[in-house]
Amino acid sequence: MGLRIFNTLSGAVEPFRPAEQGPVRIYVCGVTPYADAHIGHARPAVVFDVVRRWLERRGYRVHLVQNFTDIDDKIIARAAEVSEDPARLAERYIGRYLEAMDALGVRRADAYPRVTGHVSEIIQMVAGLEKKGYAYRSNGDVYFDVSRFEPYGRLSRRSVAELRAGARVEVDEKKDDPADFALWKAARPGEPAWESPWGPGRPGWHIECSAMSLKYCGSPLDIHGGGADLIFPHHENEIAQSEGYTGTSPFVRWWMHVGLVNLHAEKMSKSLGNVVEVAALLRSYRPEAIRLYLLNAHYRRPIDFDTAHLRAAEQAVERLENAVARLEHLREAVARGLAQPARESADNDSLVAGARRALERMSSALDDDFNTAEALGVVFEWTRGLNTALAGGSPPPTAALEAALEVYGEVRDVLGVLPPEAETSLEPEMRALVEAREAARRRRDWTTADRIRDQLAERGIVLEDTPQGVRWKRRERVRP
RNA sequence: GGCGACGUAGCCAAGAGGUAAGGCAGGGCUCUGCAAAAGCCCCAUUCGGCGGUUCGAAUCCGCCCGUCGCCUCCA
Repeated sequence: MGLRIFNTLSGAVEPFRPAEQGPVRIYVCGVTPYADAHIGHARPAVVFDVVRRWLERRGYRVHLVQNFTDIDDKIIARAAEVSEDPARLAERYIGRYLEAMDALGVRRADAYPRVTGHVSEIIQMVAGLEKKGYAYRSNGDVYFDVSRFEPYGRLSRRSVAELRAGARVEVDEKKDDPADFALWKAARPGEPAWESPWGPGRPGWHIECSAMSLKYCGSPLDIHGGGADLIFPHHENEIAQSEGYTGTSPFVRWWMHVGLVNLHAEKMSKSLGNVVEVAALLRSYRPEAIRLYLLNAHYRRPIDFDTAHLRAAEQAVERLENAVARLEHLREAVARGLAQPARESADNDSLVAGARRALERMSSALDDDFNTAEALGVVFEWTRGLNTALAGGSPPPTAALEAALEVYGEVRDVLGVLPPEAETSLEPEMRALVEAREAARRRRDWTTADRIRDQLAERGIVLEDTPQGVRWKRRERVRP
């Protein structure tokens, strides 16, 4: 079976088939850069990073676009607070966001369009909607008339009548109907503004994603994603605007929504003030552990943030790393003639077969709506079997060694829960200490050997004595 | 109030009709000059509760209890 993806619009997992022969076009709603990114922002970034990596591994070309909402009320407010130009403030936080995501091993998107760079496209779209009768003017604002778009509410499964009944919709006398939403907002004094057919103003929140996704991904685009909190109203409104404007449907083939990150069973968000920033987390935890924590649950499920989960993930990553280190150490021992690989045997054939099976099972897990949790389960299960097979300490035949390493290569390349490259180098000074300890051990000078071992430990180098000689690893993270 | 999701071991979590993956923690053991590190083994007769359908249910249906999200800016 091929790749299947859950579609919010249909509420079901559907076989994935891109619209055209070209690259798979993905548009992900990014952030409003007025503060530092928190773990709730990191989750969709990491999830869509895995989505694109898996699509590529499956042989698709991918065109990934993520926007920045670089002009809105909160940016203006924040800029006023710190007396900074709103555009500069936004650009500063965009830089910090990208830095944090880079650190998490999130590959860069192909484009990061900003609202402020696309005002003319937005104006054109609003004008088009007005011409087609989907929009109306009111005191310099322009609103989308929800009643004109019949399928309104399909994505979020609610009706316009329900929305009115909800009583949580703010009554605004500028709107014909409380469910209508702004396409263009008239400028207030002192705010950044652009000239438009409706006078000076700025884009409403939702229109940017319609305009930019249309420009960069065309219509229909294959996958449009974001956090689950964007389903309504943001994505619902995007559909109304985009389909109203182009006159074609669907605007998006697959809607993918990532579950929220809660803190103490409450949604994490800047407005609630209960955020855990990515940058702060990166000071205490390795990026691989943060990714593993995020990928250990299915992407649609809400997860809870807790440092205990990060500590557990940290241990889990280490288990994987140990297996890789063991394999690489054996490979090196063979290369340097310190050990003889075993001859081909039934046991080793089964090692090769086991590696192939692990790869296949990982693949079908990821094909099943990107079930990274199951894929990780497969990896750990395979790891235990591998460790048992390697328990004797003598290297398996080269083919088995390479097959085993290939599994971890996949874990590293697709899930990114292993460091990009094995840390195979040690500073010369440290290497000298390791060698000095080995010399001391050979002359059975345990006092000296133990002293050097302690010295190294203080510098974050932990030693393991194995039948093939000493092995070292770093252990320097602080765990609060 | 409306709409939706979820409730699986001490914690996290996969599984969605065929008899409970995986990780962390905990316990035991092996290796070792001693340690450390690492590895192996053990750890849910049971899936919020009560009914029902079925040869068979954690998986389907109904009711109940609980938690969370959306309905307003939000990833």
